[in-house]
Amino acid sequence: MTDLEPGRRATMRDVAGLARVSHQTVSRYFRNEGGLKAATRARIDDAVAQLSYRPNLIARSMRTRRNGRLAVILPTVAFNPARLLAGATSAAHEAGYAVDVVSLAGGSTGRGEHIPELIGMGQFEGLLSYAPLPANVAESVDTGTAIVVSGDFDDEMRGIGKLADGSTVAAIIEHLAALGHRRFLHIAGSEDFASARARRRVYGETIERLGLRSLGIAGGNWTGEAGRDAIAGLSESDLPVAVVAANDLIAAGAVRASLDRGWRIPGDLSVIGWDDEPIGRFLTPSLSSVSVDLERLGRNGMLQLLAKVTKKEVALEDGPLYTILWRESVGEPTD
Amino acid sequence: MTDLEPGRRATMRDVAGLARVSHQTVSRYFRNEGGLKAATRARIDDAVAQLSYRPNLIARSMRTRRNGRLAVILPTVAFNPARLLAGATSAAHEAGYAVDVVSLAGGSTGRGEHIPELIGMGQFEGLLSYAPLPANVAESVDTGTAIVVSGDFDDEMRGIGKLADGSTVAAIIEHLAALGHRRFLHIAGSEDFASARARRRVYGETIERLGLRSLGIAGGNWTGEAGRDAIAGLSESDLPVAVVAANDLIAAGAVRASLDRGWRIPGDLSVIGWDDEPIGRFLTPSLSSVSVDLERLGRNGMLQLLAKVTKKEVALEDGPLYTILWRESVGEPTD
DNA sequence: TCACAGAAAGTGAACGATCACCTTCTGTGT
DNA sequence: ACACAGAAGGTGATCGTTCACTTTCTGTGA
Repeated sequence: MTDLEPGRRATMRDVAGLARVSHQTVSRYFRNEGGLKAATRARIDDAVAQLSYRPNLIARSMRTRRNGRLAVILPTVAFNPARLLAGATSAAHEAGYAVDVVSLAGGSTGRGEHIPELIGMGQFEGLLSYAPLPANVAESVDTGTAIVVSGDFDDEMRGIGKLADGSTVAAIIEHLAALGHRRFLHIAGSEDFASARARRRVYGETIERLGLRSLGIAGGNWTGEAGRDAIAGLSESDLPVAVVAANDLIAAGAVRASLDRGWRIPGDLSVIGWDDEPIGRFLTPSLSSVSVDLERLGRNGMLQLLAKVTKKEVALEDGPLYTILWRESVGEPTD
Repeated sequence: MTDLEPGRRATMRDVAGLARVSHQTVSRYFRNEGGLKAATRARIDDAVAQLSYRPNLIARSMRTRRNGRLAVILPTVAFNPARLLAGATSAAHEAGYAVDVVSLAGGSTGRGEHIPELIGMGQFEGLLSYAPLPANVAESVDTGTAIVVSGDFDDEMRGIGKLADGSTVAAIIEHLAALGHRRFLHIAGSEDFASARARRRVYGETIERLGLRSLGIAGGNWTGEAGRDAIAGLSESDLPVAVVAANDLIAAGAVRASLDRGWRIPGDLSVIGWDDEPIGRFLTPSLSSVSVDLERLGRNGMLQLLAKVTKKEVALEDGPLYTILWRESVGEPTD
C-alpha cells in the first residue's frame, strides 16, 4: 500500500494522482458511466487496490442530495419480524440503500409524534411501514419522502388475487367445508391492520358464498387472551366446529380454552392459525397454520418503496406467498 | 414562511441572513455551545421557525467525519427480536445515532464476507451484534470501528452475578431440586452463542454443587427438533425427571415428544424453557419459562457500544433482566 | 494530409455544514 | 478616560464528492 499520512483515508484525488488521471475520471469509473479506455480503467484499478480506496458515501450524498437511507417501521406486536427484515434490508442493500429500523415501542401514541419528525428531518428518502400509520403522516407526502405501508396487505390490494392473503382464507374455509365443517367462528386480529381487515372480510364473504354458518367474529387484537376469551365465552347451546384464528397466538389461546372445556381437537373443534410460528409444530395437537413467505414479503414491500423512491419500475418477485399447513388441529368433525 | 426558491431547503446561511448574524453563529446555536446573547438567540429562533430550517446532517457528517450511524446484527434464528431492537434503536436514537439493521440471511457463511465489507466501507462508527461473529471480524478493530458482541451474553461476563443469565439457570435448578427433582437433562442451544455456552456451563456447575445427577447434555441448536429428538432418544431404563431447555422452542419439542411417549407433564417430567414466548402461556400444560427483558438488553448492548464509540462512560441500566415464570409444566415429581 | 465528429479526459465550482483563527463588543477597575 | 480581559460574533478555508462545461485525443473519409 502506498504511503499516505497515517490515519487518513485515501480520497478520489489520491487515486487520481496515482493513476495519472483526473479526479473526474475516477468519479466516472466509480459511477461506471462507461466510456473509459481499457488502459485507463486498468490504471485506476491498480491505484484503487494499492490505496484500498473506497468512495466516501457521505461526500457523495452531500453532492447528489440523496442520502440513500430508508426507514422501516415495525409493529411491536405479533409475529417475528426477523425474516421480514432480512428480506426488506437485503433488497434495499442491493439497491445501494441503507435501512434504519424504527421500532415503535409505546404503541401508536408515541408513534404519531415520532414519525412526522423523522420525515421532517429529511433523514430518509423513503419510509416502509409494516404497522398502521396514524393519519397525520399522510401530510408529509409533499415533503418528497416516499411512503409505502405494508404492501401486500393494503386495502387497495383486495382485487389482486393470489397476492392477497384474503384468497388464502377462502381456501382454508373451502377445505374445512369439504371436511364437513359447517359452523365457523373467526377470531380476528387488530382492526388497525389491513391484513386483519382483509382476513375478516374474506371470511364473511366465503361463509356466505358457500352457504355456511358463522357464529360471529370475535377477537380484535393479536393476543392469546383474545383466543382464549373467545372460546371461553361461547354458549354451550350453539357451538362452532371450526375456528379460523388470525394468528397462531390467538389460535393457541383458543386451543387451550377448548381443552379446558373438555373438547377434543380435532373432532369437537378444528382450529387453524396463521404465521406458522415454529412452536406450533410441537403443540399437542400440532397447530394447523399458514406459512407466510416473510422474506419475500419484506423484499416486495421494499421493492415497492424503491420504485417510488427511484421513480423506476421495479419488478416484484412473484410466487406463492402463503402456504396452508394442515396439521393435527384440523380433522373431520365428529358431531 | 419566508420565500425561497421553491423546492430548496433553507440552509444555515439563509437562517443567518434572516437573523442578521453570521452562519457561524447559527452553527453555534445548533451545537448549543452556549455563549449566545439572549437577543441573538431569539432572532435565530424566529428565523429557524420561519424557514422551518433543519440542519443538514449529511453536510455536518462530511465536515465532522462522523456519520452517526451504527449497525446492528441480528441472528436469524431463535427469538423475536422486535423488543430487543426497540431497546437498541431507541438508545441509539436518543444519542443521535441512526441504526442500520443487518439481518443475516444465509447463515454464517455469507456473514463472514459481508461484515468485514460493511466495516471497511467506513459506513458505520460501530457495530452491535447479537449473533456470534466469525473470527476474522476482529481484524477490523484497527479500522476504528467499535464492535460490541451481544453484551450481557459475553463469555467475559461470567463473573458478573445478577447480570449474567447463568445465575438464573442456577436458580432454576435450585427450585427444581427443592421440589424433589434429582435427575436432570439439559437441552442446549447452539454452541456458537455465548448465552448457550453460559447456560450449559452453569447447568453443569450447579448440578455438581447440589449433588444432583445429570443424564447429559443434548441439543446443540435452537430448534424444536432438538428438543423432540433429545427426548425421543432417551432409554427407558434411566430417565430424567426434569428438563432444562435452552429456549421455549426446544422445550416445546421436548414436551411434545414426552407426551408422545405417554408421560405426564408435570409428574413424570417437569420442563422449563427460556424466552417466555407469548404462545407458551397457552400450551397444555402451560410452559414454564424465563422472561427476558429484551428491551433493556437491547438498550444495554447499545449503551455499551455508544460508550466505545464516544469514548465516554455510559451508565448501564440495571434491574432484573431475567424473571423465572413457573407454570404448569413444572410440578412435584411423582416417582 | 486535413477537417471533423464523437469519444475520452480535464477543470473549477458547487453541495452545506464545521474548524481554526481573527475581530469586535462589553463591563470592570483604576 | 483608559487599558484590558473575557465574552460574543465574524471570516474564509475545508471536508470529498459530483455537476456543468471545456479541452484534448482518436479514428474516419475525402
